[in-house]
Amino acid sequence: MRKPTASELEILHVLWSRGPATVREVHEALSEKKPVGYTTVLKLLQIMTAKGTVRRNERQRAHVYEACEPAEKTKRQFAGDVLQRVFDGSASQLMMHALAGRRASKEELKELRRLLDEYERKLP
Amino acid sequence: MRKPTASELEILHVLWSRGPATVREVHEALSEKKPVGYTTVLKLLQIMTAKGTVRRNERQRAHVYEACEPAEKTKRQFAGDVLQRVFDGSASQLMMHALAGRRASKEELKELRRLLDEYERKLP
DNA sequence: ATATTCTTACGAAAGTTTTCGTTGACACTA
DNA sequence: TAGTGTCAACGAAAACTTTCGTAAGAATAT
Repeated sequence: MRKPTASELEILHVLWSRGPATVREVHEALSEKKPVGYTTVLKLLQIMTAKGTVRRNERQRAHVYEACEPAEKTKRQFAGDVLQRVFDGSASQLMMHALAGRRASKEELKELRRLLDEYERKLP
Repeated sequence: MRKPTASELEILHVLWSRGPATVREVHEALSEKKPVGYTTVLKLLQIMTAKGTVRRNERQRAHVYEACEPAEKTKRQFAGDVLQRVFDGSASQLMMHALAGRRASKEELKELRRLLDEYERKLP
């Protein structure tokens, strides 16, 4: 499965958070962030359908689109890709850079530690 | 500063790790990974020069190219960008997905914890 | 000097992404 | 039924990326 482009990712975000949606719904959601033409969104969804990124149900007049892959999987691939391409596979580098120049709350740090504990528990 | 493309990033990797280099040197380094034409690398470096991603010293016949921004800064931008665009700013989500489907060594986990400690120590 | 090699510059082709305008089908309504 | 609004399909333009071939000049070797 090909890595989604920036625009495709924006659309996937909408589909992941709102579930299956028509072009109109996706367009309205995206429009809140920035101006974009209706047919632009339509075309993108058609392209994504051709690529197999989304599937659509044509039962209704207004087709209903849905992401093929769950958010989890695509995000994991994205993270893995960046990890490899930018940080030579070093998770600590990735995290260091992600935290730098940004304020993480105490809660988030706690959550990060919890994740590490959990991850380690599943090791050998 | 615009986000470098995939190919540009490969070139930056070489420049970051080996320091200022000629087209030939960059080309040789990249060739070890995958076949690529000399003029392809040259053209890419010329484009990157135009974009301001790299600068070049023309004192020698073989121009010497150098990354304008330090690796740290570009990587931080990358991490921040992905963090925002894909993970809605949640560092724990990013890390969770980066670690999933991948084996992190005990050492790496230790390092990650150390980074968290250090980060927290610098907080209020 | 002549031939060979190294290097940059130029341009262009092929592919991808992003963006819309236009058309025609369908449906609702006055 | 005529008019209005909604929708998918199509094509295409513009921008960007990726990749090289070719030309021309400079340096080097014979």
